[in-house]
Amino acid sequence: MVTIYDIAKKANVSPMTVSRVINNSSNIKDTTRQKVEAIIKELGYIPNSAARSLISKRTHIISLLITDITNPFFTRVARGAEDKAKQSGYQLLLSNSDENIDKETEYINMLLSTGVDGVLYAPMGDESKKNLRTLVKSNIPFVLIDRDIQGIQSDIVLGDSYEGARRLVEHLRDQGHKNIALINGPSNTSTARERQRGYEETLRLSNLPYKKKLMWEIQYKEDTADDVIEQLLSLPKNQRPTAIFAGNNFIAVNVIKALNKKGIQVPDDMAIVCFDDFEPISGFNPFLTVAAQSAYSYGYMGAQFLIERIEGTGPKENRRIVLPPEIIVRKSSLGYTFKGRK
Amino acid sequence: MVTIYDIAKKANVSPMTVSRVINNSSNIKDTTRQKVEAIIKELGYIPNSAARSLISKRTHIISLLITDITNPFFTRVARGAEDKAKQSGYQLLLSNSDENIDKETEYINMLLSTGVDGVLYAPMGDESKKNLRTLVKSNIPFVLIDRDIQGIQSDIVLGDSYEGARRLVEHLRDQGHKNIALINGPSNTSTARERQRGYEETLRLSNLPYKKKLMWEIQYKEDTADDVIEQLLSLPKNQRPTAIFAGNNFIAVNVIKALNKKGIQVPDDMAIVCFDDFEPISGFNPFLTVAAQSAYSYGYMGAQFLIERIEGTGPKENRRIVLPPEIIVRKSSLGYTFKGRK
DNA sequence: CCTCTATTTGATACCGATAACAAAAGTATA
DNA sequence: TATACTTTTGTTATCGGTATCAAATAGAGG
Repeated sequence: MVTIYDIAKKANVSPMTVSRVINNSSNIKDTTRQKVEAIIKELGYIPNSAARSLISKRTHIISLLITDITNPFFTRVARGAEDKAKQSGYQLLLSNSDENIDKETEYINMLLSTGVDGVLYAPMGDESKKNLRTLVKSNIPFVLIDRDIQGIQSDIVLGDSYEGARRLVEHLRDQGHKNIALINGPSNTSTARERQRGYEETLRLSNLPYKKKLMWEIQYKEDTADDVIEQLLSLPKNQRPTAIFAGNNFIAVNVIKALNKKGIQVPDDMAIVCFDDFEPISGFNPFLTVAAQSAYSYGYMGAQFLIERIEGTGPKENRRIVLPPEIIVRKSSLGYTFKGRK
Repeated sequence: MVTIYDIAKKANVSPMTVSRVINNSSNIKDTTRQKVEAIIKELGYIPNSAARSLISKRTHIISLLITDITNPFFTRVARGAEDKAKQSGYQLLLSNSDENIDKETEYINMLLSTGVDGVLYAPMGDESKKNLRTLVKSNIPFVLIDRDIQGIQSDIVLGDSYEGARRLVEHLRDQGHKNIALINGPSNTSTARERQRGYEETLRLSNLPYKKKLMWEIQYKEDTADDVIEQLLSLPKNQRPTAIFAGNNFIAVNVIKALNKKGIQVPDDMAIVCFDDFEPISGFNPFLTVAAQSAYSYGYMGAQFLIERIEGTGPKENRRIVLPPEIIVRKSSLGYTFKGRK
């Protein structure tokens, strides 16, 4: 490994002078600079980040802690974050908590040890608060994305889950649906709570009764909806839902799979809407009606805020960006066959 | 920040003793160990990786250098790599080259500076060779995934592009197609070359003539297929393709979009097959016939090989894993309406 | 109780860079 | 040419750990 000492010896200067050349410091004679730079190039010298970090307390690495990169929503968050990080000279460390608090905690500890400069953090749920406290105690800047945590002060970028839910449910109502079920994510996430609030509010304002039996909660990822569907289908016919609002894209998929197993077709026998789109193929074979969130922006803006915190630029007060979802109406909510109609 | 010196002072021992406790070194008196461990816990000490790396020359970070995390194929590669890395106590740094050699080179330089322990590398194409040489010169272990580079010795995990192509084209042939077009990725990638070889070979063995006018090349990502489709559709009717083999999933999507713009419907007016599936929603609304590759395994096995190289375990000779693709037949290649048939 | 060996602990140097200060060289002015 | 000031370069200490060797302590055997 080539060090500044090797360069220094060959150039007949002190290591300090080499360091100055590398860092474009002031007051270097032009001839010296050129001589040193030539040798740096010749030997292919690359600064050792460990040594630098030891002094500067900075690694130029930020961590992206999400629940699962496999969810197209987070894939795009990651892409946005990486783009911004690169632009600003940072690198991105990837961690998947899998909506699991223990795994999340493990990662937090790894990150602290690695000495990342900051964390872009999509918490798995309210339990994440203890991990956030750890970050606060360690004085590591972080920015929340997608999910809010009560009682934690920070920059945050998220979507308007309430508004999105309202508009999705209104859309179903406008299609003539009366019994609309909610199959939501876990209520220990702010997104699920807000979506439920939007759902309930819309039903209330529309004078549609909402019934506990139509409201269910499963995991946002890798969960089966079989039991829930079983329950919903066993309701007496006049209470049985004709439409389902799924908490996110994965839930929607699992719901559809469960329905298909029962011989129920979407959208003919059941309408479906959900949060989060399925990029990149959502558009070409349009199927799911969704409240699409600009995931890339979450990542990009989140990374930007984070880097501003790290570098001490940007405002003192915390920023809270709430991005509006875009409702995209597709087949899954349009083809339902009402009895007596059509 | 808490250091071993703080611990040492409070425990009335030397820093060296603290270091020994942290590293479970031999020959520590039990009472001493307990005393020190208690204080470590009390002060919430976390070892500083920069200081450790400076001595050990190891960061426990591996880099995943791919072309685009947004492609579901690489999303799953990333997930596999991250899982294995975590298991082995490593963290994963994410970089997207966007199939661009300059960006790739930039990342390589960042990685060298960061001092990653190894690189899991999906090269953008043959130009990547110079970057691989840089890694070799710097003595940084790497494992290739998905794409092979002539003249580079390394472990590699990839798919059988030739075989996959053969079977996809055979499937189209068996459906009665005679004029089958190839819209491939760039021929400076090993995957594109192998897929083309499989395509040509199958046509030859099937006594189907292959014509240069049916063979095209565009980018694997974010490219438009409009021009190519324009050309293909303007062929005289007896030469015009009734089926298209797309080099990968993104190309397939862009092809379908271009066709739709021209009022051509898939699969009725044109059959489509391609490489790489669109997880996670490929299954529930089955559409594209694909040669699916076990992307998760690429990442998982690649990371495993890489870590074995880093740690000096595993065999001396290079490993070459060629994973067979799985052909999944769906609507996109089944509904074509032949004149006079059906 | 003393000697000899084994175990446990400590002192020092170093990894590669940079901050802070000191010294040397260069320039301007009288 | 001597003096004062500026520019450029060098010396030393330090970041937080660990390798290496030396010192201290404990344990065994006579």
